[in-house]
This record gives sequence, C-alpha cells and structure tokens, in this order.
Amino acid sequence: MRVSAKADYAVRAAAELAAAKDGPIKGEQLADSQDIPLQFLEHILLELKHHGIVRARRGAKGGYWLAKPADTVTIADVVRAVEGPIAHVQSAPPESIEYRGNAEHLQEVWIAVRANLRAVLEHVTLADLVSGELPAAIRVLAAEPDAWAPR
Amino acid sequence: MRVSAKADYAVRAAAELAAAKDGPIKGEQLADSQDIPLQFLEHILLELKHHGIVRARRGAKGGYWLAKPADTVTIADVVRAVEGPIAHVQSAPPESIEYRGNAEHLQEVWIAVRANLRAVLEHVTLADLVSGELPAAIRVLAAEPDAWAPR
DNA sequence: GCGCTTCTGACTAAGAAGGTCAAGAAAGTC
DNA sequence: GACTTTCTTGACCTTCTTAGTCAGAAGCGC
Repeated sequence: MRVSAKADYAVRAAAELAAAKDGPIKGEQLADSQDIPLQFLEHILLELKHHGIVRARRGAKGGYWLAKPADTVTIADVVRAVEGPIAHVQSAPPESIEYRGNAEHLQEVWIAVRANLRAVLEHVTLADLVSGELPAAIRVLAAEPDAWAPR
Repeated sequence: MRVSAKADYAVRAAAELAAAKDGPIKGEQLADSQDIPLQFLEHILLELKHHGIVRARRGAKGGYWLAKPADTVTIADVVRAVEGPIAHVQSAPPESIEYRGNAEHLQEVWIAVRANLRAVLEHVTLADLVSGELPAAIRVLAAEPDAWAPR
C-alpha cells in the first residue's frame, strides 16, 4: 500500500518529458530537473521504453521523448510499467482469490480498493499533470481538508 | 501498491475473531480456519495486540479476542497495524512532499490516491465484513463489472 | 506442579528497493 | 574515419522487507 521511489521517479520523469516541446531530452537533464540519481533513472527510462511509453535515441543529439501524446498516457500506465499490476494481493489479482469462512467478503473489499485506485491513476494523464488541470473528480478528492490529514 | 500476505492474513484473522461469539479463540484454530501458517500468524496477532486491536490470554483456556466491538474496528486499523501508514510515497506521507517543476501537481494526485484508499478501508468494519453487508458506496464499487477486469 | 497456550527473540532464505560501476553500441559532428 | 555524446546493458552492492521457522520463557487454569 505504498508508492515506491521508482514509481515516483518514473512519473516525475514522464511529466518532464510530457512538458518538453522540442526534441529529445537527455537523461542528465531529467535527472537534474527532478533531482533523481542519474544511473538509477536511466534504468527506469529503459523499463519505460520496453513498455512502449517512451522512445530514445543515442548519440550527440540523442535523448528521450514520449512515444505517445501526453494526453493519452495515464499515471497508471507509468506506474504499471515499473511496479507491475496495481493492488495485487499476495502477488495475485484480487478477482482470482477465493476466501473462506468469515473472510468470504474480503474479495469484494480488495476489488473496491483496486477500483478506487484505478479511479485516480487511470484518469489522470501526463498532460493533466503538467498543466495542473486534474479531472474534476480528482480535484474534489484532493481539495477535501481531511485528505491532507495524517493518520 | 500491493497488499502483502501479512495484511491479508491479519484482516482474515480479525474477521474470524469478529465472528466469534463465545470466549477466546486459539491461534491454532484461527490458523486452521483461514489456512495461515501458525507461527507466522502468532507474530501477526502479537502485533495486533500491541496496537490494541486484539487482546489475549495464555494458558489452558487462553486465546485471542477483539479488544473493541467489531463494528468499531475498520480494515484500515488492521492494515495499519501490520503494514504501517497507508499510501506513503518513498516512506514519507504525501502531504509532506514537495515537488518541483513539471511534477508540481503530483502531490495532489498522491493525496487523491490516499483519500480513495481511505474511502474504502476506513469505512468497512470487521462487523460489515463478516456479515457481508458492506457500506452501500463500497458495494457499488465492487458491483461494477469493470472493477473485476484484470489490466 | 502440570499441561496448555501465548509471548518473545533469534534466525533464515529469498526477493525487492534503491542504488553504483563499467563496458559497449549507436548516432551525430567534424 | 575519428571523436564525442548519449543511450544500453549487465554485473554488482547494501539494506530492508517478506514470509516464514525454531526454541524457549512466561503466564494461566486446574
């Protein structure tokens, strides 16, 4: 139930790429602007490339850029690329688990958890993120004072 | 973004305790009915005890029972006891993180993620879980066919 | 005091988290 | 073609977490 450094880095780098207008951006530049260890970041970018989220070119004028328009890439896409499936229970998808006895309805709870995670992650695109114009439903969630309270 | 075996076990054991009407339940009985490795389960129960969620007595007629009424203990309470805070990013609470540049609005996204997780976990009690009568809002989430689709 | 059961700490093996290092391959520039 | 830049890849490292097991101590009921 936590967000790894890797996922956080991946989304931040992707946001930086989404904001870039002209040509490929170098790894070092991404690492600098988001304060991410360069070598670690390049591994992450490679994973993103393998998942078809970014593209890259080497050489003097090389760098990274988004493989698709920023408004078609969601945060869920980026997170899944580096962390794998969202909200798995014991490394298995919740719809495949069978609970017995008094825990029988726990499956529905985990399904609801995943649905609510998806409701945020699959509906915020990189374009939304850099423009700051998050979908209305998400803005409502983040605006509630209670959401900012530690617990 | 995944649910550990420990958290899953803890909730299932707690559900079993919530359903128990008469007297303390032995660790072995819990392990059997939910198919959880006994020794591992006892460590989990001890953590739950330290967090004031269950109580225990040793000896011949010993066992475990809930420290509070089942309708006042939420799944979030149980999960936090064994996994720590929900939806931390890089081991820090989302409200404490400051993002720079194009990732500036990422904080709101993580806050929204946490809010939506809480919306499920803090509103289902152990009593709801064993009776199967989940809160209406959660039932709606789990009823949507799309929520059951892998992805 | 005896048997039962929880309590506690120590240990382990495997994997993930969060990196670092160094060599290689491709692309551009001159 | 030489050189530089930059991505690409694999190997390695340290620390922490996961998912347990084992053995013994301590408390409870009779």
